[in-house]
Amino acid sequence: MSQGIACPKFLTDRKGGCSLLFARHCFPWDDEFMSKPETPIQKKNRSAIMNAGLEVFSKFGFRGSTLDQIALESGLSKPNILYYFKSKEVIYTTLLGELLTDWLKPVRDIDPDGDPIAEILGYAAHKMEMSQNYPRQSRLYANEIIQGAPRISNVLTSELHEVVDKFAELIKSWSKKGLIRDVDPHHLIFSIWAMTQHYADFDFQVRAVLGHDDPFPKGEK
Amino acid sequence: MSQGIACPKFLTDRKGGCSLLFARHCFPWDDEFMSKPETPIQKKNRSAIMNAGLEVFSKFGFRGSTLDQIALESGLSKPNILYYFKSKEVIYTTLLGELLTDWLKPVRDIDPDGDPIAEILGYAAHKMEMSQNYPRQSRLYANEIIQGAPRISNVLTSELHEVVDKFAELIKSWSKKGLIRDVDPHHLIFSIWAMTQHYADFDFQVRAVLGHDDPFPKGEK
DNA sequence: CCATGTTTTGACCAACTGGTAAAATCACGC
DNA sequence: GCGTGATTTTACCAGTTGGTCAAAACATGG
Repeated sequence: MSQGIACPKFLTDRKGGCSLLFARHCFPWDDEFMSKPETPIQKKNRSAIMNAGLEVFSKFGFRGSTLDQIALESGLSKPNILYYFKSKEVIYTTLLGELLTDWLKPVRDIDPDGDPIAEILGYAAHKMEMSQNYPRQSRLYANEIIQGAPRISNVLTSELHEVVDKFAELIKSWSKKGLIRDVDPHHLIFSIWAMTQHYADFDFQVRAVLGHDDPFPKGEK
Repeated sequence: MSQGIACPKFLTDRKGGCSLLFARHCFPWDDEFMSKPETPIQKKNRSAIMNAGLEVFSKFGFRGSTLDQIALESGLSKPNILYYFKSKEVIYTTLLGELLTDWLKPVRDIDPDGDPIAEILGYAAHKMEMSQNYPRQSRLYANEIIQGAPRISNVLTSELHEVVDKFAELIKSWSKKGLIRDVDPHHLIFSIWAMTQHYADFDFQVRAVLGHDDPFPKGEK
């Protein structure tokens, strides 16, 4: 974020983010290391591309999306887009990388010494808020998983697995202490994910069935 | 199913199925009405195409899938596929049509005079079974909804809406009679959908996180 | 207002896309 | 084993796709 464009946070910030090594911004002059600070124009166009890419990829997935759609959506020409990101793939994986960072953080942030109910509900509420405010990210993620997570399976089996296992252990210890009801921790987590994802991914169906807007309910347990 | 290939069940069987008027099988000689019975070869190839189409579309969505992929998967040549279905679109909408029929049936089958808990749990269990046994259908559906349900929005806002409303009314009447706890019926339904979809659509993530197979839990409430 | 580096464009390409037409092959009742 | 209709293949097409390249346009500090 502050050390030049060639190395976005999730690449360098191994501890707090996630290691999607193949996902990186790139510039013609990106020769491995040295890099100049981002100009206002770069900042503007990059973020326009990211936004357009999110819009398109979240709907049609990687294969179903085209650079032309992204170009149209972002208001830039196709070659111009490829000036900022060296390929369609890089746009996609960059988006996925940022997403995973945001995805993992709230799980990591759970306080083992906090009040169990508050922590779990807090996490659920946070997740629900995210899918409410950033439904496109949620759909992008859903698309990637549905097709077998070809680009992030390593992250799922390593970092996500690890982080979830830690959370699950914590839940187990809480219920062993009698602080919460005895449930399968993994399936509790899945049910939180399922609900939050549902209202974002199936937004269209939810609205169609309800017949009116603002479908988001309150979080409960 | 028995009255010739030009009119699959969900087209003629308006009451039990769903009216996806644009989704129909087609043959070169399909002139509106008269049609010959299906030969064994037709049956075999059609179902091979349906199966391959499901495999491919459920992963990549409509836009992201190609006839070549379906050809490869089905073991037929591309022109041969187009001999049985007149376009990529028809393959897709035929799949969606069959899907919706199966989707709506169990909701319609709920017995207003049955035991509330048994009916609701039965429905949930049935849905869970379906997504366990036919995860690809579930993913196909998810893909369609995620991109805004362009081909089935009419079904969602008419038949699905209607059928769900009826179910919701029923739940409300049950809880008014004190037979079940008082909950928002729509969100109860959504939570059933969310859970069942999740284990099918996010199968890959579930397995990655659990690190072993058979992720399906028992249904509860 | 000029020089240098940055940004944008237009022309282009090879591979892939959905789809067609006609010829070739096949299956099967007679 | 032959003829007819069913099935499959071969060759092809026009439009789209991700991506390249060099030239043009722009910005901006001196």
